[in-house]
Amino acid sequence: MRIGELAARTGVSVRSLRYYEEQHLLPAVRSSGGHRHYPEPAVHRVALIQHLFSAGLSSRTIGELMVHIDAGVSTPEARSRLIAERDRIERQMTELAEARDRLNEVIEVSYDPDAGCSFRPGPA
Amino acid sequence: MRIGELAARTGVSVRSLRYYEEQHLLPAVRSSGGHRHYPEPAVHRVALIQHLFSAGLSSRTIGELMVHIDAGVSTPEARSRLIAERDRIERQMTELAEARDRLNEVIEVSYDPDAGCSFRPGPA
DNA sequence: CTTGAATCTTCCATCAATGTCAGGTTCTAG
DNA sequence: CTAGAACCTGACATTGATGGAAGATTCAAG
Repeated sequence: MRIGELAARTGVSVRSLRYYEEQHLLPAVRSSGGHRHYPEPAVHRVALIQHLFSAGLSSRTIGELMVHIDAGVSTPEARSRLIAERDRIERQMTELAEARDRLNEVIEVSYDPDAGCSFRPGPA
Repeated sequence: MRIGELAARTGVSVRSLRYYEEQHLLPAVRSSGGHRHYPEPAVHRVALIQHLFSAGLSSRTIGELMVHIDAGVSTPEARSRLIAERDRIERQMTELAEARDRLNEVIEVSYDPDAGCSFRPGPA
């Protein structure tokens, strides 16, 4: 399929798809005239890329993972790279949970104005 | 305390602390000569700011939350703002979990090369 | 063929947090 | 008082994903 259709089907802008190619995340075959053509599985691949992007991975990191994935992830090095990245994501989740808890503290205190503490300068 | 000490105690760069002030996240009182001075609770406040930053909140958003927090978060609007932000964080956590699961799929497949599928072009 | 839609490439712009450098001022220990 | 450390402001650079415009070319449908 062509880039416009892929964009429509994935919800990713044409601009971004070209960027993904530039970053070696998403190869495309070219027509004689130079237009990009994608195989059906590209839809799935873009979805994966998007997931990794929204998990905060950089295009560089995603590119490295993709190399491993495309190669079949057979080597122990590749596997440990993937595992490392997964662990990084889990650490990030912990971080988020922390932030959420902090916000919850603030929210709960807001129901009980007498409970002081906190970071605010305050008159005391 | 002065900015250098606050930086040392929080692990945040002096540059960033100045930026936080500029963004109205972290007020400072000024000495007659113009040097910033921070009260003890600033340490805690910086920690909170850092948590929110690493949760992906923008300085703009953090600033808005801080206003509510400093005001005592009494109004329903303030509370719903905080709750909305907490929910956004939880959605982000879901996103991360999704990405982690995707990676885990890839990792598991890597132990069992015959299990095909996936996004890679492949000779088939 | 012709024509209009889709694509191509190449730039330049943006946003946000932070780094860094320069040149000047303040603070503090001796 | 004085030297040197710490601080001040202001400016510019950076990184990364994306947006957007311009001008040329290709594709597909009639």
